[in-house]
Amino acid sequence: MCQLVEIVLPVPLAQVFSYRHQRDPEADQESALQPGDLVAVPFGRRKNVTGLVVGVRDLAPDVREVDGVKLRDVSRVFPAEYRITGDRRRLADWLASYYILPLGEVVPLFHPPSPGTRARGSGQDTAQSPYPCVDPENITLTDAQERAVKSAEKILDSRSFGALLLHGVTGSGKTEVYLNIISLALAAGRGAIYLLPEIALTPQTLSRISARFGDRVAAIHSGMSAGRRCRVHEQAAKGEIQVVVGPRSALFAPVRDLGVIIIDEEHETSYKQDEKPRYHARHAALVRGRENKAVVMLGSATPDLESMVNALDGRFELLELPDRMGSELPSVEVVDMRGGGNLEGFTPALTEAVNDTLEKGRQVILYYNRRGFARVLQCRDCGEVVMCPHCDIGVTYHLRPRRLLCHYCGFTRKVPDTCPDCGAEEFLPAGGGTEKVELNLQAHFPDARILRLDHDTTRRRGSHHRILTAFARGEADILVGTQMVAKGHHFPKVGLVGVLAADDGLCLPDYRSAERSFQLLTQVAGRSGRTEAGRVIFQTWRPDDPVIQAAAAHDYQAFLAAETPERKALGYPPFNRLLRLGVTGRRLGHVEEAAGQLAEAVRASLNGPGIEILGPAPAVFPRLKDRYRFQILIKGKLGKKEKDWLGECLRSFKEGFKGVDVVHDVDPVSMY
DNA sequence: AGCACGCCGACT
DNA sequence: GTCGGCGTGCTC
Repeated sequence: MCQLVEIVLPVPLAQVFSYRHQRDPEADQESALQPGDLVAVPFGRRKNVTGLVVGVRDLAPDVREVDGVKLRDVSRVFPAEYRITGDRRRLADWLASYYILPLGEVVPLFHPPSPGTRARGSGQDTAQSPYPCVDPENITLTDAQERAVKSAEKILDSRSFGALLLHGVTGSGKTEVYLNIISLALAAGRGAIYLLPEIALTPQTLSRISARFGDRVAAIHSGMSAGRRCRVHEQAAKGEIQVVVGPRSALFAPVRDLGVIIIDEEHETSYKQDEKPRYHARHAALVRGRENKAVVMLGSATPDLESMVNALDGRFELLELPDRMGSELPSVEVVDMRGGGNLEGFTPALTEAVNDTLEKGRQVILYYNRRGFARVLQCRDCGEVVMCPHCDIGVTYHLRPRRLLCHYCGFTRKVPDTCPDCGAEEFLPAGGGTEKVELNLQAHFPDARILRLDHDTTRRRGSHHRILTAFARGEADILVGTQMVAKGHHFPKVGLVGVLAADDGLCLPDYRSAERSFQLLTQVAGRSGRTEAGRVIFQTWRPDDPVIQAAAAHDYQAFLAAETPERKALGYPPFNRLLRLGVTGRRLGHVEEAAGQLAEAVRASLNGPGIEILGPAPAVFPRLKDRYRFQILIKGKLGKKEKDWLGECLRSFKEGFKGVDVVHDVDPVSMY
């Protein structure tokens, strides 16, 4: 009545650990462990670490040691609803192999009370709807929507895997398509997962979904306690609910007979987790969809270039929703900032447009992608900027509170009286920020009620939602903010969107900067004119830039035509794969030496055709939080053999170099 | 990774 | 004097 149990644990060790499990003599078969079971075990000095059973065999009751290692006892067995088997187990194996991680390190994705989940908040999981229950029979789909639903239906009917890319302009009714496809899955007795970026998981969105599916749906979101997450997990595993809605982590819910996976705003980079395990939920969704012979629908107004290329190459079926429902796309004016006449970053054209819009009783959104009052504080005498002592980056000048703040490590200091470099007493606040935009606006439009939406005004929990709701209710005339203003919420009264510096993100040292700019400009422009004609103004120093032109014309094809050849020529995704190795540490010499040796080892072994090793080179931010940073870039598609080798190389490297950390990122979405 | 042990610097 | 930073070692 005793088992030897092989377990993988969430540690960066490619090992299986053996434990002993005493079967309960009372409850005969039930208490026997099997592969797929989740258990809690003592591990080192830790008491309860969650592990996955990968193997079992019978054991004589008196055996307490194997190969000279003492066996410890399994301390707890999770209920059957937590087993990781079937499609989820195969997904776990794929994640581990594709992202070069030990299996144990991806296991926490599959169980809801993962460490780091703090209990807080008290919302409900099936948000009760303030809206009347919508009878789906009463909604007439447009022809384009109908076609999209039919395509999904065909795949569902044939019980095969199929990926669809729904390219629909902002306000074209993509959500209605998703809801109809989920209905079809439910009618066929199958389940569904509906992924949204965390930021889009608002009570409005959730109530719209629950109005449609009632008690067959449950949502997972960051405000939920571990207990309620577990409940959703258990309900899904038991088949009590069939639809799970949530951010990227919802992909791992144990939905039975999964028939549909929806990924809304599929271009959002938040689908890539930026800490270990660094997986991409879109990619993983395609894998899980294939496992289940399910429909995977990716939807966006600005599809990721990778998804669009997949569609154009025939791997995804492309579906277009070219028209807005109930209104036209807003007209965009590109305003040239060159040649002067600007007042504190406002062109006369924008000032006039703000005035007009306010006079008509409509609202304005202004987007400027930098918070604070001034990007840096520059000495008027010697020109040096005040730096963060930990980061090799200029500190940003904030007015409220009046301090200098490093946006990368959080270091703050008071504003100096004299220049730390030359002792001069006068500073020039250089480069703007949302704080400054807000002040300037208030000076120009003293009667306007202004709200600011950025990292500084949304520190407190719930304030993000509060500001957006207040604006949506018409409690303010102008909303000023960073990228946050581009997403979420339907603002019916907005008549003007102004982008203060449209070329701002265009020249970042990142191969995706053009794509990000296009997406952001298109999305923010889409906030205007949702119910009646709206205007958009892009202020820019580079009015002829093809990305700005394409966004202004709502022309995805033009963006594609401009960006595709660039990516091809430079060998960047989606025409190639990337793998980033980041080497960091506090002693410059050591880090440099380590990065050099790692690059040498990688070059020596990964030298196949189509593989190119770049670097090591100092990272875009060469020092953050007192750590020096170098990176190595591997261009090219690595097979299983190469990835296994790299995993082993990294492990032995970490042993050889103390005081230096190496991280690896497969398919990085940001290169900083 | 996480946790404990153990070694050196700036505080009441 | 010791609090606490982080470098090192170990985990069935």
